[in-house]
Amino acid sequence: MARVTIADVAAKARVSKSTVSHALSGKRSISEATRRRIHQAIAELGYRPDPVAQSLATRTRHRAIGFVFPLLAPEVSGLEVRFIASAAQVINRAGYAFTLMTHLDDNIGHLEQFAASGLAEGFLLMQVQMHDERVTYLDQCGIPFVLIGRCEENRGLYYVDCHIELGIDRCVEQLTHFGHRQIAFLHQDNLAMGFSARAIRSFADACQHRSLESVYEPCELSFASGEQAMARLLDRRPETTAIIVWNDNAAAGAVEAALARGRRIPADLSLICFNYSSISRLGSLQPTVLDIRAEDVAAQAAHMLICLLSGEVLSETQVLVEPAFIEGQSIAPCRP
Amino acid sequence: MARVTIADVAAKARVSKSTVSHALSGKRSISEATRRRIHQAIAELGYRPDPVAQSLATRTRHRAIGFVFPLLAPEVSGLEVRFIASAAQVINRAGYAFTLMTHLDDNIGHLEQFAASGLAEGFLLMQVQMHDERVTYLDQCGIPFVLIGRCEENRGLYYVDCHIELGIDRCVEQLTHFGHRQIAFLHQDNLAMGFSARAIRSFADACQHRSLESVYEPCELSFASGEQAMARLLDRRPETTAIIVWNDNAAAGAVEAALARGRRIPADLSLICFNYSSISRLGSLQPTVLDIRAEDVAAQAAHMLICLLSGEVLSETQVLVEPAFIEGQSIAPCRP
DNA sequence: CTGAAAGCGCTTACAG
DNA sequence: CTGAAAGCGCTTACAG
Repeated sequence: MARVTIADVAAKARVSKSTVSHALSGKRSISEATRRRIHQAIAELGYRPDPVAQSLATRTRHRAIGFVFPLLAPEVSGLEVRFIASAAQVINRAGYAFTLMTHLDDNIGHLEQFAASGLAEGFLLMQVQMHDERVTYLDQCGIPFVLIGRCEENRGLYYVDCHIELGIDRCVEQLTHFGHRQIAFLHQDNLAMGFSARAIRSFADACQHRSLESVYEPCELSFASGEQAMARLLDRRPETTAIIVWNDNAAAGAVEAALARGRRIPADLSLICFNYSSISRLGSLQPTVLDIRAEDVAAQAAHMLICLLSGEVLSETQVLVEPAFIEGQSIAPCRP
Repeated sequence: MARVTIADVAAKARVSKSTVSHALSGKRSISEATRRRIHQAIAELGYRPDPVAQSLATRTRHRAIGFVFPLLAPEVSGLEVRFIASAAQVINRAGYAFTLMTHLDDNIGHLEQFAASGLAEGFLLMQVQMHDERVTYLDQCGIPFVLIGRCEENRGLYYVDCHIELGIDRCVEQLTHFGHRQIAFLHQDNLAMGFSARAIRSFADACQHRSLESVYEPCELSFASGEQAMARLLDRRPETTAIIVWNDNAAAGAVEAALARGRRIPADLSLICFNYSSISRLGSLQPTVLDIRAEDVAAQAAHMLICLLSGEVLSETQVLVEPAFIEGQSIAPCRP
């Protein structure tokens, strides 16, 4: 069953194609009788105009932006939605479609296929790696894209990222201000990932700058991992008085493990959490949070790409959004 | 600056359009010299083939599925991602693009515009209302769609939904089995929404069936609302020994309010939570959860739509997925 | 009020 | 190895 075209309708209604077209668009007046015959024919044939042909003829392209989101972790959290929803809104409001590409592997094939189809005019990239294949690929295709994150080398790239260096420093500053000298970082252990790598480096810098030892404990993003990491840390470094934890799930686990070992929070142990999805407390505690401002980051990246696509001049091509330090109840002065 | 076309390239390289086309597709052999001239011209002009024209000429349509997701609540949770990520994966694997339409209002204009553009061959609808404009609209356009949810009247519709009736009954059954007779429901108060309306109705049925009084307390989906709702409930109905709470955020708040009034969980108060995003505990408690199986629901809906689009025969057009009751630590036998 | 024709930017038999 | 031409399914001046 071949596609039914405007020609079929025209033939059946015994009019010309132009008349059918105008009957549909209403761009010129049509006699009542003709209109009826046309609509009858359309109904009988089940005709629906081909949008591809329409857009070719009218030279209007329906614009779409691709959002490339590899699902690296098996479990997604509320944090991801903050990025997605924010970017999607900016993009939809600007009259673009928002096309989400999710996949479990980091295979670049999906992107190549999609980019080649031309369905998206530009891309937003999440989970940016220090050395990211996607960047190389899109660059050589000449397809516009903006990173939500940063690579190792960013010359000529467009990005919006969280200024995690500043954020981590702010956390360490706050903790040392409270007298803590034994601070540990329960971090995601993925040096290939730009965000991870920078966070880890920032913590080292922030500690060194204050002549503190930087203690690390790698940690997955789940409750159970946070629990285990905290247990390991307290075995290894019982002198620890403050921790910075990668995300809310892990933080909840860490709190649990700390309590199980008789450490009260914040009396015995201060805790700052980042990558917070803002949907839960830590038990009865309002946690002290370093908010990475996912909405701002995503919205700005989307906006930058839209400007890029419409040929507007960009005042900035590389933007760092300073994370927000949100006061809570999970840190306190260090007890002597 | 008009679009640079294949004709421009052909002229510049002093060959015909067919040769340029073949140089690009590699579908026939081309002399090295010609190829070089063509690629040079392409590079100089910055030519990129128009995918719209390509797809018209080749009669291949790039297939996309639209995911219509009104953001009714200002804050999104991890639950949403479970639907989105799951549907996106099924859709991407089937070779379709996944187009996410998010908007804050429930204006049907976005959908109309997008549907008319023909960019999506079919739609998946979230946040289904009892009487849903989108259904009426897509129906009369003849555009295939599958509901993730149900309307009031579902004749002729395709849907996959959580069998919330069974789920709520299971919760009440479990609680009465533990001897509870004073059960309250902290629920989202939105009767227009199919899921809400059915959940509320199911609770009434489940209670009536067991000659229990059904107590309701409306509640938004945030921590603060859960806290307030719980406080109101305990004022109004101090005899309550068990609650079912709409989502994890509200549950966390409810726990907080209960503890603040000296009710231990589960010793003094049993709690079952549904719409759980599976990313947090309730403080130190592993909550007892009615899991709505978002991933299964979304994946099945996506699969159904794909079958629909490819003209496959569907064994079922209306599917209810039974929620999973996950044992936890937040319910206990009722104390005399 | 209506039709014949050109054109959107490609691809692909058909010839040579 | 290469070109001229037809065609994909529409829209839209141009005529009448």
